[in-house]
Amino acid sequence: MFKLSKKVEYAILAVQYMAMNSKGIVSAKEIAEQLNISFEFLSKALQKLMKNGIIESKQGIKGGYVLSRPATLISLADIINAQNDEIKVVDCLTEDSECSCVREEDCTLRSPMQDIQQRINIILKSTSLADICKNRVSLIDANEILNYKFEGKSNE
Amino acid sequence: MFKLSKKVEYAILAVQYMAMNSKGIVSAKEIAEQLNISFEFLSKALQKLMKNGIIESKQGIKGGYVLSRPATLISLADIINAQNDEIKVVDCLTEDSECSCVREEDCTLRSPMQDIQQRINIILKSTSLADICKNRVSLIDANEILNYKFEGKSNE
DNA sequence: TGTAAATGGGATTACAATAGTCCTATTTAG
DNA sequence: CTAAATAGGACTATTGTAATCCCATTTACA
Repeated sequence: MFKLSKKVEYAILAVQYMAMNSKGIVSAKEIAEQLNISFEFLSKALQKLMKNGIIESKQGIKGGYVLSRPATLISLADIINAQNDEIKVVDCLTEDSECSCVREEDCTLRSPMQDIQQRINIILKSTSLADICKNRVSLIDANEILNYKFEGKSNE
Repeated sequence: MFKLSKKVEYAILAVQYMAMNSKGIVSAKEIAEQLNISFEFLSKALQKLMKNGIIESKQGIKGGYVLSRPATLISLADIINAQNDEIKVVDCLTEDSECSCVREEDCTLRSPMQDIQQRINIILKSTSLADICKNRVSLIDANEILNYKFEGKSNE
């Protein structure tokens, strides 16, 4: 649960590869071989990144891909959204805001889940490719908060 | 992507129902009927909540379930974890910390994704059942941060 | 100017995970 | 005793993801 799709995973690995081995244009074949992943499947992911302006492509022999902007200006959300793998914590949180579940207007789930989803999106939008190319990403000391025992005291 | 499983979704709805209609013990049948979901499938979710100490059960006729502690002391993470639907953003982030991917020790993905996952867990651990029984949950003004354009130019 | 190496992309297949069902055992109030 | 409830294993159906196949287009360069 809450797992990134392989398409997204490969897309992230690919742009990381491009960002970390900046010898200009890189072919899908090279990336696939270096990362040990299916060339054909990776190609799909790269094509979507291209269509969404994250990377630029050059066709023909000696062709390949390059990042279209610096790694500091590419967010994790950009990479994920490019693959059209919409993030929705529950079914009714679609882009068109249409909720057609059996519980309809007295649904107690939609609103709080929308909030959770928004907070996840903040994390993804505020993490850049440059960040994930470093070994560590934390902006806050996560452990301190994690170790706080929820059951220990009241939250409200 | 990033979707809660139906088992978790039903578990949340069920404990919400218990928290919001606190007339003591409630049967699985009543919850299933009121929420319009499969009784048999819901039962599995309730049994796991019980095994994990979130709710208590009473067998036999006039039996049913009650929350085992106040809604302020039950976190969203508690409910999710009870279903054994492990949250892992990428495959190699399993509980036993064993990474067996083809990229092995020079994996550039594991560490940053572990960080993302930890931050998602913070959200889930810090949101209580009491919180999600209210219509709105936000602790921070999410919109303000969301509207910040990462690239400095249009991303949407 | 032919060809090899690259991207572009539709269609299909294979597989795994999720969702849901079925069935039976056990418990217990009346 | 029995009806109504939980407990839980085993199975099936459905869906979504991952991967493959195949062919068209582009382009550097011998």
